[in-house]
Amino acid sequence: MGTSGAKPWWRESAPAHNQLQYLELRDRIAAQIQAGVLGVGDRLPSERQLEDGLGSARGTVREALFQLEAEGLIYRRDRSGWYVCPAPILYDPTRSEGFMAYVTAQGRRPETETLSKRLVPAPDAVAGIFGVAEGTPLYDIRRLRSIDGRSVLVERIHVNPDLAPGLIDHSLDGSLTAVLKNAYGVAAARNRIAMKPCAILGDDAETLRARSGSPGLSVIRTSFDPAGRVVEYDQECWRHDAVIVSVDIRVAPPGH
Amino acid sequence: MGTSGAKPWWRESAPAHNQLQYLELRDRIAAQIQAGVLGVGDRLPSERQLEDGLGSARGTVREALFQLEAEGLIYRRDRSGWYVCPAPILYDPTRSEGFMAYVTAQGRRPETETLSKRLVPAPDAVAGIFGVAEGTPLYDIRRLRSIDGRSVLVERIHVNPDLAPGLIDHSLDGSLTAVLKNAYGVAAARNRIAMKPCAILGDDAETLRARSGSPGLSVIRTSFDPAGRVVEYDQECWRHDAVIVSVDIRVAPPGH
DNA sequence: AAGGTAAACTGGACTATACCAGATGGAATT
DNA sequence: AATTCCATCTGGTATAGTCCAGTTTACCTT
Repeated sequence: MGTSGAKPWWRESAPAHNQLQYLELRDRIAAQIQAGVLGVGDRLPSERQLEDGLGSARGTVREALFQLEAEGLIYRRDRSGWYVCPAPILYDPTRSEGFMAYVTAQGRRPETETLSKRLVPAPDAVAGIFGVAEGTPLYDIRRLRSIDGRSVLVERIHVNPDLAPGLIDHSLDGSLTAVLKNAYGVAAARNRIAMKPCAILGDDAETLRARSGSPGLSVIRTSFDPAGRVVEYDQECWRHDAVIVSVDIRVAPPGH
Repeated sequence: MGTSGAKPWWRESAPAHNQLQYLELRDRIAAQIQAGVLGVGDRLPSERQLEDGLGSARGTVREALFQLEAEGLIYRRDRSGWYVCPAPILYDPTRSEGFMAYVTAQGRRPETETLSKRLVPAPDAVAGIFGVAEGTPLYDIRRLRSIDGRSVLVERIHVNPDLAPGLIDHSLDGSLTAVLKNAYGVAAARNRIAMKPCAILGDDAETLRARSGSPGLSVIRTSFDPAGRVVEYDQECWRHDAVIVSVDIRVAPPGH
């Protein structure tokens, strides 16, 4: 298997297993990733190289790439190229351990950037969650989180200032849950978590440097203190290929 | 506003708010859905109608439709048209309540079709989960589940026959968890749930009548009995627009 | 060695076709 | 009334371009 002089894999002809061209291309590229010919973080040949190497139109090549993107095998960097995805991070939203901790524990390099922290009048939808009147002041924190230099998550957190006055003056680049606990003695007794596949849109897409409409995962975490008050309302928007949400639950014995 | 004689909405001109045509179209269609002009289950004008109604090429119109599909606002029925999505179902995988029950409770009409139920030698990956040798016989059940006549979920369930001998002979069109409990006295004491956005591929795509590569949500539920043995290993593949996963968790008090 | 600049490269957006196969609906048939 | 059949409609796939705006790179200047 000489690498020098020989045709690169994407110029070799191969037997077809699919009747559809874009599925055929998809499987060929996937096979190269599986075989390790393309490693994590590697850039794929450009669309135009694949185009004439494989003899399909560019639109067809792109269709194949979109499939691989949907599968979470590759991602794009705008006007730079297509790259092989790193493995997803395991995330357990029920644990109080913060992003920095669990990403590090999985041998990856986490980063957090606080985009904004403000006191804002509660918008209608959020006011209902906290059980306060619309317009009541709430802390609004927006953070961008990255893994190994790749932006994977934007989140917007609302906190009731009554439970954590002056929260905004702390550094929020670490674990917010830790700040709430250590500086205010506030901790969650109950978490409600809602997850839904979503499209990354508008501002979120821009901050994640993703295309509008990219597939994402919305994770909304509402934590309650022992008295049932909402401590934290956290709306997370993840790149779809970056995360596996995993929770472990003891089942309540029947008929309590 | 009169419906007869007047131009339909998709032929009216409108001020542009986006520099990109497909985002503009997307927002215009989304607005019609939001406003109720297009109701749940309604079919959109065909791509070719939108094409010349809005003065864009078909490819651009399709790009807008893909965006709306990614957002979960519309879905396609192959070679039939684009339709407005119904609201997603709330699914709490930690509850033992079955699909039929929680779908009905939300005022929708559930259906289950058992596609196959067999005894198969455990494939490598699954054997590891059950802690048995590769090739050990396991029950393998495949089911298709629908809501209001739309296929939304395919699942593959593996069960250890030692814990539920003859399981295959029961009707499995209802709640499997209920059968395990009532006929065998087997119930979960612990659930582990992993979720990841995925692409719907191959067989799954065919049974869901979805295009290969459609966005989906993979939900894998492993339930353990009080002794820690694996009772049920359930791999679910949902249409991305059909479900919101919601779990509610009491946080363990610290330090014990 | 450092910085700046211009050319080359890359994906993003858009147009305009063509042909296909499954879905649909109405007409003709039984 | 039920069935069969066919024309039409619909989205799915594929081709072949164009132009654009960021990214990257290689070269030139300092």
